[in-house]
Amino acid sequence: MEQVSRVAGTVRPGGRTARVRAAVLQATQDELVEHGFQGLTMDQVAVRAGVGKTTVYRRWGSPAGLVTDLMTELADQSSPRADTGSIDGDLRANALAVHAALTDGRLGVTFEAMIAAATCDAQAANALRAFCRRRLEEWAGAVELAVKRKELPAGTDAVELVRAVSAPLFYRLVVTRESVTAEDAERSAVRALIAARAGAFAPGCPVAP
Amino acid sequence: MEQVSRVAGTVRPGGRTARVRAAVLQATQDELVEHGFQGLTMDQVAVRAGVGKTTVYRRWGSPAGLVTDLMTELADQSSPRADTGSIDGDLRANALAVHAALTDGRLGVTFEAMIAAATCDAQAANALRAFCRRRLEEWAGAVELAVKRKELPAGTDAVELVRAVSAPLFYRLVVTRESVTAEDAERSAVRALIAARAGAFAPGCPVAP
DNA sequence: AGGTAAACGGGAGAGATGTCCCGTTAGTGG
DNA sequence: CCACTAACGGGACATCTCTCCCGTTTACCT
Repeated sequence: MEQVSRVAGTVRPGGRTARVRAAVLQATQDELVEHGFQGLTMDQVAVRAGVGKTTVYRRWGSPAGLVTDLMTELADQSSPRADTGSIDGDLRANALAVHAALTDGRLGVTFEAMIAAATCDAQAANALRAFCRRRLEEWAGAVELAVKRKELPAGTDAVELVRAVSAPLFYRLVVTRESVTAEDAERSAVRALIAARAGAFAPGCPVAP
Repeated sequence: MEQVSRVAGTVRPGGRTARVRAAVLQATQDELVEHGFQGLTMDQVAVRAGVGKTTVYRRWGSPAGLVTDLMTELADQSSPRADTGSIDGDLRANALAVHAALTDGRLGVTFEAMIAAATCDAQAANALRAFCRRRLEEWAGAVELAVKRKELPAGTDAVELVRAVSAPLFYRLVVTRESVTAEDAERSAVRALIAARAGAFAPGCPVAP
């Protein structure tokens, strides 16, 4: 309740405070690229950002806090969903966007770190869930349009379908740690689409025999 | 090459060494249940196991090492795949088995810890990949039988299909941290099966337009 | 049984990690 | 432009993590 007013950086967010935040987030990402999440130390980030160690502890508290803030920053920059005119194109675009986010350079490293942070910190887990939820719902719009265009059965569960596109990509990245190609991503989109056309995401789909 | 002979516990694996290992793994699992992976400390495990702290460091090296060893222990105990006679039943059984492993009490906590360990330790990541690979290949046998029975199209990629069954479950557990019900698990199996029947896992499936 | 050395256990100590205090800097509102 | 105080920075200090040394226990071989 009173919590927010006690967090440093909320009363005077301009000027120095903003510069410190930018420097720290930049340093965090650099450190992630070089040492990964497990090698991310508050001390090193402070040194790299040219900022007092106390400040980093006070405002972010832990490596997970740093990554979480970095993620919210990147979330604001993420591009809107594509609209190719066909559900096939849209789902492929989604799969490729997820693939790019998970594997491309600095962004990919940050995502991996975010997932690692989520496994050991509740706040990070919430931030990751919220982020995924937002992306999922945005892309679900493409599915709903496709249903209106009669490309997909009426009642198709949009969020579940979009989820089915990215789930195999995350699975490979997190669980089996195989490298994921753009082709893998497209395959995932195509498979989800085939299932959707066959009514797998529509009501009346047999769950219990 | 000479590495193995330098690892403590390999030359005299009987008697005390075995007792120590059992006590440490037991303590590790207890600690995981109570504090999770991030709260797993070598010191506390040593105390709980009634074992010298030096011993835990010497033989396991890190929390990730503890969890990895615990996982290999559990892997040996994991039950073989089901054979219900139909691919529908087999895939459902697989989904339910995965669901049970991920959510049931002590075992579920251990799995979650293993995933956390894999995000920050290469050895743990390898162990997890190897484990998943083995389970995947075992259940792939059910798919191959189904292809022989003409339940599924010829050339269906067995491993990919089994992967598609469990991917959404892992996705929810790791990424979005939603609770996963047995019904969710069955739905996942049914959807993968629908896609497979439609040829989504068989050659000739359109990947590039 | 008895000898040998693998493996264990305790404790000291180096090093990293996180906290606290308090003086200094610089946004912000008047 | 000035006063007020949020936010920062440096450094001392407590704490935890991990390693090392060396004496003790005990599994394994003959």
